[in-house]
Amino acid sequence: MPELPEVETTRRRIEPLLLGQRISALRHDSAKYLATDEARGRTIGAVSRRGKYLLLRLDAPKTLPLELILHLGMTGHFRLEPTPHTRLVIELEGAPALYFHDPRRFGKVVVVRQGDYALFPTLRHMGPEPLSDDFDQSEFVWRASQAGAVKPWLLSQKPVAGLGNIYVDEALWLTRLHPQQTRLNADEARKLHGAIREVLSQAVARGGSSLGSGVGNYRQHDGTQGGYTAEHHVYGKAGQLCGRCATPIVRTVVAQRGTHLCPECQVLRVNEVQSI
DNA sequence: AATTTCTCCTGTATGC
DNA sequence: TGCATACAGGAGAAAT
Repeated sequence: MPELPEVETTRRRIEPLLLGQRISALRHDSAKYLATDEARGRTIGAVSRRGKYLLLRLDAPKTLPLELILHLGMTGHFRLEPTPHTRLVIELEGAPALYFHDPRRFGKVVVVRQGDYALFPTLRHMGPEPLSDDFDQSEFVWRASQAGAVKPWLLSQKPVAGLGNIYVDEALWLTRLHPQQTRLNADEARKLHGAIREVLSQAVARGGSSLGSGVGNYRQHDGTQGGYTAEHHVYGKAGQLCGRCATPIVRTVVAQRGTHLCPECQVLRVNEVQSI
């Protein structure tokens, strides 16, 4: 599932194909892809990322920039050739077209005025980028002390941007926190802050994770797969032994998501009851 | 208001 | 062998 490391890897790989190119057309087959006609004739001035969203700045002389917002969803990735699951074609005047392939159709593409995220509440309320200086430890510690169950809290994108099911499970294992732990103490939150940065930076360095061989398999336009899958400690490891204590890893469901944890290392701590 | 549940979508795996 | 069903999950809406 494309999370921050996969989206960042995609951004880096498609940037040289798109930057400075002029769009001749955005062809698509879905009513979900809004205002794409407005991109015609514009030049791609920046290829950036916010959380799990790709953002292309679309420039034109004497007008304010537009922005193409693209979310890879569950199965979206780019190809250099059309497929039966091509949902969007980015046609360029002076370069080969890029094909957005998305079998499960969870991806989204919208062209908006730059910074107008009214259609994307998750983007509008998104927390700091985890690998930037904006990810302030003391603020994270404070917010974590007030939060409900830590896994759904992290998945909301509000405390920090870009985490999904894989990297939440990995960061919680590293921190020895149970996914349903509430109201983290300062020590737990500081460790989690560090673990999030550690897991995501390592995953970016290895080009993200690629799971399975089926429809959800994530790859780059040139077929490159992520190398971080081999570094997973819990995700997809049910029944295998914990790397720290050799207890078998367990798969459960938390917040409607498959959740992987070590039942020995990650024990739910009962919060102290405030006396009246 | 915050948290939980439901929905979208389709290829693959499982079960009878 | 073949058909039916369950499953994967990010994000937004709906429900509680």
